[in-house]
Amino acid sequence: MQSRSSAAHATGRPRSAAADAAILEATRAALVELGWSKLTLGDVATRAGVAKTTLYRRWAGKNELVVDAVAELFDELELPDSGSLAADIEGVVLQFAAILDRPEAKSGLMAVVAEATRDGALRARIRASIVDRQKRLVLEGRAHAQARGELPAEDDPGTASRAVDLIFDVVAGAVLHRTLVSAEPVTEDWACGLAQILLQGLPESAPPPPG
Amino acid sequence: MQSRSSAAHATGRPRSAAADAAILEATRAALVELGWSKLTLGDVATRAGVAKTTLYRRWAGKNELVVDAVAELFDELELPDSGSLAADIEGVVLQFAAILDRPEAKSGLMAVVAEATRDGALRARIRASIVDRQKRLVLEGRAHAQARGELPAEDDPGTASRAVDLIFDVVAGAVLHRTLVSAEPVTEDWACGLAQILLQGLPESAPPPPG
DNA sequence: ACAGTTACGCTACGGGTCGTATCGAAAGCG
DNA sequence: CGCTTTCGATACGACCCGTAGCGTAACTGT
Repeated sequence: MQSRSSAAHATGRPRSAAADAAILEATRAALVELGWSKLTLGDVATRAGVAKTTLYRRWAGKNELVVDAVAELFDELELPDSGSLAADIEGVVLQFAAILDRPEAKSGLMAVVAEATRDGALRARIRASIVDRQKRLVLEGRAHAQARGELPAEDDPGTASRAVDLIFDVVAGAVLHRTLVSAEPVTEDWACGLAQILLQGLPESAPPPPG
Repeated sequence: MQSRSSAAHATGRPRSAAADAAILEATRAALVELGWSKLTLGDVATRAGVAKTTLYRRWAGKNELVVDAVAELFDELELPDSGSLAADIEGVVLQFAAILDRPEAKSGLMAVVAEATRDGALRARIRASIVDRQKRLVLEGRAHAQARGELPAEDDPGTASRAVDLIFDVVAGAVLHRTLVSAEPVTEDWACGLAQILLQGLPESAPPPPG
């Protein structure tokens, strides 16, 4: 999870892996109860049953700790190879929205993103731990759709890469904005409407059946 | 800007309007230099040339203050009635991105959104001061496009309202995600690609000319 | 078994910010 | 000139920060 990859130091007392897990779990619990602003590292340490010094030995501060605590939440995302691009998009959108609905994800993620605007190292950490990690969903969905013939194959790798980035920004950004800024729920209807825009564009989007 | 609308108290010493402006300006300056987390109300008061108590008399805390300070930034947005829906979208996207590029908007906006996940009153304040205020752009652009025949007219007001909300989430969310999460610049090419998706959908989006 | 090395828990500390209270002076109104 | 409200200044206890010091625990190589 951090710099210690496999066996950097073969000597001395090893770091407790259980402590890592307990700290991250305690961080999420504190995010739920207190939110970002009232979360203190001393409190997290108490909840996790570790000393405050132990916590500071592993993470540089609140920002880095919360990034790692939140990143774990997004690893459960997976593409539901459902047979059509529209259904794939809808499925991922609903999964993503379900995670963002959890208070520890909401308050934690946005707060570290806000801090990352003034901290390049934190920005890199977020990208590596969360963003780029989940871009695989777009890649897989795109590949499936191309195999089905729903999307044209792309040969130029540069263009393809920019397209994937754009799609990721649109999909993730829409869900994020809906959940956090507009503060309204992501329903199946909404996800369906989003998929419709992505597949057909605005003009052809005839209104969905009332419901 | 706050509860005092026109003439609530005709008696006593009136509140200095200049102090309000100075405080909001000082808040933005502090956001640029220090960012959200290191911004302190005492510092803002000093910069504005007012006492800390004056500041607390008008705003409940950091959150409310920054919302008001940031909201003013977004009022300069306007729809560039450029003759086509694609160009209108591109224009608004580029304007929005230009504002989000300013550090006081970046760090301030995301931070208050993060805090708003645990504070309903703050959420309402953000909606009223920022979000709903700018939704006018979607309404205007949609009306223009319908007058041009680029978009079908919508009769059911409920469906139309949901469509406007969805479009707003997609456009604003995409720019927000691109700027703050992906942390990459919104270029003209990118805005063009976004408009293309919105108008034509993913499948027909042939790659734009290289450059 | 023993020395060497690293992690751990605990406690304590100076420094900073918070939000509030208090007070006298200033600014408007009748 | 009285009344009301705001303003500036200062002081205050409470809290959290991040670090330092120390003795103990865990693991490794010879």
